[in-house]
Amino acid sequence: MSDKDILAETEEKEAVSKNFIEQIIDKDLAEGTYDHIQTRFPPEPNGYLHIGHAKSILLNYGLAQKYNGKFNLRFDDTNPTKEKTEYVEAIKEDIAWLGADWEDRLYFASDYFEQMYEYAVFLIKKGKAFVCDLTADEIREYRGTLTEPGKESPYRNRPVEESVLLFEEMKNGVYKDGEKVLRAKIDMASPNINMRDPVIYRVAHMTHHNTGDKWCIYPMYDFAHPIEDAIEHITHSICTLEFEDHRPLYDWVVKECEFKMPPKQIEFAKLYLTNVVTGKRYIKKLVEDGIVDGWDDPRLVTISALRRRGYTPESLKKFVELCGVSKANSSVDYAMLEYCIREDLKLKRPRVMAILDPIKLIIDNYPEDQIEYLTADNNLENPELGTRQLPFGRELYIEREDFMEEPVKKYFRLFPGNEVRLMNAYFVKCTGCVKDENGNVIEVHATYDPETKSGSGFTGRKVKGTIHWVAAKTAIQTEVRLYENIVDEEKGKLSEDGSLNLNPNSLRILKNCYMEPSLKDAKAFDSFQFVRNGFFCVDCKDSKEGEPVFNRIVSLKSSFKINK
RNA sequence: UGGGCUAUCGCCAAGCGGUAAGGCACAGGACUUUGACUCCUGCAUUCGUUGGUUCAAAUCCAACUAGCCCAGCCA
Repeated sequence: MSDKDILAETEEKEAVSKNFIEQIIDKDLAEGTYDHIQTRFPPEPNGYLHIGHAKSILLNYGLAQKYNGKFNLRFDDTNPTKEKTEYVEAIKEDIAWLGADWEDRLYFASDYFEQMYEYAVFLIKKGKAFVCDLTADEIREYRGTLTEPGKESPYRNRPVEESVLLFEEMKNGVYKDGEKVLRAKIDMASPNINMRDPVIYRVAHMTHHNTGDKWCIYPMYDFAHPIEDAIEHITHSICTLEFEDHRPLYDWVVKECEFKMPPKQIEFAKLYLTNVVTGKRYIKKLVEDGIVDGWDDPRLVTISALRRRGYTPESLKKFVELCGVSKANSSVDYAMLEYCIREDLKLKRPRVMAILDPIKLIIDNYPEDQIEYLTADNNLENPELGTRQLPFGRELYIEREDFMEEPVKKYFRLFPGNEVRLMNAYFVKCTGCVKDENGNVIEVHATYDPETKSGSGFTGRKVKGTIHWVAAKTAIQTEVRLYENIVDEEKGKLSEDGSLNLNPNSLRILKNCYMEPSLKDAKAFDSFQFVRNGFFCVDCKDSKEGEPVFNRIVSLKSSFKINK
């Protein structure tokens, strides 16, 4: 077999299979249904974006990229009661941060209100829509139930000209909220409730965040969305599963409005994560009730919170790719998200040392007042990140769990008589410890061997353990915050009555932690994010470069299991 | 119980009539300046169930079962 064949074979093996949406697109392109590809992300500006939205954004943007198409950002702001400009700005920031570039295609559904109005008039004149005087309650009654057909509104067959006039009066503010609506004339006996003469315009005297008081009638989602898509020449309108039942109505609207090359709606399953609150209304409640500090509280999975936690756009992109796209409802293991950030950061970021639960280590044979600077690699696996100077002295802080007076089996960190490596420094041999009157260990004593200096090439003997440390004299003392998700890991997302089970340990504040001095220029040192397997990131909300610094600290909790 | 959708390893997920990809998680082992990382190894005789068609079925057909969504003048 030639090299070429081998190469071809591996390429074939590595070819990622296409998801079902890509298969649809391929077919549409092959059959000439569309001559271009255009996608969009259409958020309603009524809250902050979360990890689930990231999936949709990255999916839509990724498809546009892959097919040399375009990606639009469009705010679906057809309901002024819920929408705010604050959210528009936050959403734009999050999408830009994710790297989904809408270029000059930033749109608002409200920009199309005039056109939508024209289309509504067009449908009335076509006999496909009518103004209905029924109250909301009456409409509900007439709609029928899941198992029984509805009955037709007495206004359904009012003359076209009358509806045209009435609709114009609705627009001109003649009627109060709820007094009249415009309805599509479809089929009150349809087994699909969405097709039972759905309301497509309602009266709402309210100031809109974008159009102010210009309009007092607003189109409903089912009418507005297909028109927005069609106007923007969207080809594939990708949304979540709960809109499947709306697709016939979507198709009805683009057909009756007589758009050529109409867009098509494709539904996929929302992203759910284990042990996490997704779902805007729950997140909103946590924010509004002050249970968390804001939309970017690191205990949340909003995009802004993930950013603050140290997640990178690349890590989220990888995550979304790993999750895949399908129509099966599923809940992705949170460990997958954590894997993605570890994977992304491990070669990119310097690894620094910090002690979260300190105990003093005194090196008795090291000169009392000496401070020695050692050269340490910023990232052993990536020399490009350079080196730093690390102060070393007689008194150090080490992690309390890195010493055991009476070691359990297979413990190979510090215990009397045992030798370990201090990372980036020397071998030290434990000589004992000092306890207070209650028997608590307050300091550990050791001697060091100058010959074993890091980088000296010493190979005389080996040790089984390596521990991290910071020099007591030069260390920065700080508070560290360890965050976990706000919902209880054991109890899951919601209790039976629908209330949230909060995780009592979602925020732990460690008062007495020590950082190595190389980190003193980074800001926001009072706050950290525990990622897992000993990784943690500085809270980067206010940090100078907005980039996380991270290290891993090996802890018994995550990597050494003692039989209990 | 009307309509729509879904069901492949603990969790995602390929598969599209030719004899079950991959990732996460997990478990062993090697290596190691953090017990991490890396590298090996293992991890579905079986695809919700039961029948049928076929030389051959996760893939086609039928009937069941389970789960999700729908009765906003929300999106």
